[in-house]
This record gives sequence, C-alpha cells and structure tokens, in this order.
Amino acid sequence: MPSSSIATDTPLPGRIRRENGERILKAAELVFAEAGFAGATMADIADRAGLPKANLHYYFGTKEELYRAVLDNILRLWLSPIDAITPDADPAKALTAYVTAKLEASRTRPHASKVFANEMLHGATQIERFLAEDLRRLVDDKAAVIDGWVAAGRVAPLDARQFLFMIWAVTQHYADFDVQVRKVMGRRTLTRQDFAHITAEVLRLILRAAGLPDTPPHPSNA
Amino acid sequence: MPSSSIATDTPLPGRIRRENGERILKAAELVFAEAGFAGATMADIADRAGLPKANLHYYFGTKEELYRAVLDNILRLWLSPIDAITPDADPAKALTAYVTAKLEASRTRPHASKVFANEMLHGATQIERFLAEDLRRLVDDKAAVIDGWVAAGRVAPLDARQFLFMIWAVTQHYADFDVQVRKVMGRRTLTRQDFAHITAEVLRLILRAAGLPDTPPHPSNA
DNA sequence: TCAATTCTTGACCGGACAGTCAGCTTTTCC
DNA sequence: GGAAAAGCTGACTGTCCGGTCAAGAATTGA
Repeated sequence: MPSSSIATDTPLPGRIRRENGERILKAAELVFAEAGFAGATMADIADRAGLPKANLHYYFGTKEELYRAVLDNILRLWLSPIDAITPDADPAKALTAYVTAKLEASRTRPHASKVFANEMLHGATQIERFLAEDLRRLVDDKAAVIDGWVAAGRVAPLDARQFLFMIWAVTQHYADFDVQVRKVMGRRTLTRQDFAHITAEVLRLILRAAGLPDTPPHPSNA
Repeated sequence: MPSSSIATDTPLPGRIRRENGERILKAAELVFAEAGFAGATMADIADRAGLPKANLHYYFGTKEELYRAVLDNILRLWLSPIDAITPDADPAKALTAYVTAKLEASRTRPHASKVFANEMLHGATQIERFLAEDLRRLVDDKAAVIDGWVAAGRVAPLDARQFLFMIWAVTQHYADFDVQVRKVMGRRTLTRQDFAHITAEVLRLILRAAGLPDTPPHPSNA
C-alpha cells in the first residue's frame, strides 16, 4: 500500500526485487507469527503475498532463509528503543519513554513480537549468536547505566538485568499473549484506548518497582 | 522411574494403561515444548517414550487428542498456586507465596510452561473456552480481592488485572525465554542458586510495584 | 486351563509440503 | 531495436508424517 507514493512508481533497476521482497517478508512475518516456523507453509505465505509459490523460492532460496530474513528485520527493530536509557537521562523519563515505545511496538507490530517469542521458545537456534553477543553486550551496557542510577540513589536498589527482563516480559506479553489478555478482559480486540490504559497502568507498576514516585500525568507547561 | 515404588509393581487391571499413558504424556510434553504442536512428530514422541509409534495411537487416537491431554494436565497445574490470594491474607505474604510458587513452577516444569506459551502464541484454539470461562472467572475473583486490598489501603493503587498479568509475564519468562536469560546472564544452565537469586530480585520488584515495603529476608523467630 | 479382553507392533497408505526446473515473459541498457 | 539480464510460474518430485490395520502376544478372570 505504500506504493501510492510518488517515488516508487519510478522504474528503477532493483525496484521489482525490493518491492516483491518486502511483500514476501510482510506476508511471511504474519504467517510465521500465526503458525510458527514448522507450522508455516510456503504455499500459505505465497497466497498471502499474492504470488505463486515458486516465486518465493526465486527470492529466498529456502524456507529457512526466508525465516532468517524475517528475524533479521525484527532484531533490528527490537533493539532501537532501548537507546532511551542513558547515564544522564532522567530515570523516570527514560523508563517512561522505553516502556511506552515497547508497548507501542506490541500494539503496532504484534506479529514481529510473536515471531521473536516463538524463536525464543524453541531454543533460539537461529539467533543464538545474536543473543550471546549483541544482546548480551547491550544488556551489559544498559545494566551498567541502571546500576549507576542505583548507586547515585536515583532509583531504588534492584538487579538491573532482572528489571530489564521484567520490562521485556510485561510489554511483550500484550502482543504474545494477546488472546489471554483479550479473553480475560472480555474484549474482542485490544483497541488503541485499551493500550492507552494498559500503558498508564504498566508504567505505574514499573516506575514504582524502580522506586520512582508516581507522577500523575497532568498537562505540564514546562 | 517412579516404578521402583512398591505399589506400582502389583499387577492390577488398568495398571499398564496408566503407566504407559503417563509415559507418553511425559514424553509428549517435552516434545511439544521443544517443537510446538506443528513441529512435534508422533515418531519423536514415541522414541522418547520408548514405545513404537503405533502404540501411541492405541492410547491416544490422534496427535491432537494427545496434545489436548497434555494441555489438560498443564491447566490443572497452572491455576492452583493462585489460591494464596485471599481477602484476609497479608498482601505481602500472599504475593510472596504466589510469586515464589510460580517461579518454582518455571524451574521445575519448564516444558509445561512452554507448551502453554506456545498454545497462547498461536491463538489458543484448544483452550479458548478455558480462557474465556474458567480463567476469566478466576481473574475476576482475584482482581476483586486485590481491589479490596487497594480500597483498604493495604496495597498502593493499581489495576489488579494488569498486576496479575505482570506477575504471570515475569515469572513465566524464566521458563519460556530461558535461552535469552541464560545467554544474557552468561550461564549455561539456570541453577537452583540462580533461581533463588532471581526469586529474591523479582519479589523485590513486584512487592515494590504493589507499594509494599521491602522486607529484607532475615531469619525471624515469630 | 482357556476364552475374552487388552495390549503390541511392523508394514503400509495417502496427503501435504519444500524444493526444482525448463521454458516463458518482462525489463534493462546499449 | 535487440541482446542480455532479471523475473515469472505450472508442473513435477522425493520425503516426511499422521494415521490404519491385521495378526499376534500378554493379561485377566472364571
């Protein structure tokens, strides 16, 4: 649907490849999210992308290659919002920004979250290295930042790694376990309003867990 | 392996059925946890149970029937520890008991947790009714209890449902995403000691989220 | 002991699925 | 305009897997 923009109509070498590649990746993310790697079929992905199956194999040699491409996209997406956590940021503001961004990702990209969760659940064979290297480094960094906050008395004493796990677990829960959330809350779907409420309540819990005072969101003019 | 107890050696009608049934269920839980429903094969389950494949179909007609039996076992297991949450319990004690029990379940029954998570992730088609009826009722009940605590000023203001989701998300995270936790913490496996540490830190966070004072665990003689 | 019941299992079947390929069309670039 | 490159696809194949079955072995209960 973004093909209605002006530039994409310009015929350029590689245009077809890029457009179809993206179409396939999008369909694949959806199908992998719904069915998992094993349960997904190339035929189903092809149908949802509106392309014949053989065409998928023209762009991505194998199912596993396609799956890895989907995961790559997701990992890139995954890491960025944590940038909010920096040594001299205000802890309450930084955590608010981070949690809000993670919940927003759960709302707008639930399929990405589910593919990631599924990969974890089944042993993370495709992204072991990512976890053990990139992610570990990142967590070490951010844990050091939070430790700094603790040492400076800016947040209450806590284990920074478990605190980060908690933020991940809670925010991704609303994408990964959305069925459970919906059934228990008696909703057919989770609306933007539902997510606004959830964000406020989750922020309250997480900020309080960090020993930060609840700041009721009143329109400030600072 | 529990066949070394005295009673089970006594030949009794139905003994074989029970023993083989349990063996298959145990193997199935493991394989479904590792591979998901679609990725699991009856042949693999049969191998792990040490039985020929045709025998599985004698006890459980179809793969789906076997899967449902595995899920039934898990759901029963899932609900029980929440009993700790009652109107006139001490909130700190009740929550400590609940969180500890949930983390202990993640440690001792990680496969059960993963099967459950996988079922959620892929739309909960087998347990929709359970979620919408049993679980919803239970959550309504327990949320009312927690609301009572809030109204009495015994815990800080919070949305009881999101608070329960948070406890579930965090505690189950250590079973479902164990790979991530291990890789990031640089552990090959999570030991009992690791879990003791995790339990203490998670409790600290959750109790503080509920506005309950941190009580450092010193040996009391009350 | 012996018939009825329960349990066991190798061999087999049909359908579904990932992946291939040869021949075709479209696009690119000079 | 035309050759080369890139893109497309229907038809096919080999494998894997859930499920069946018939014939036999073990267990039960009298």
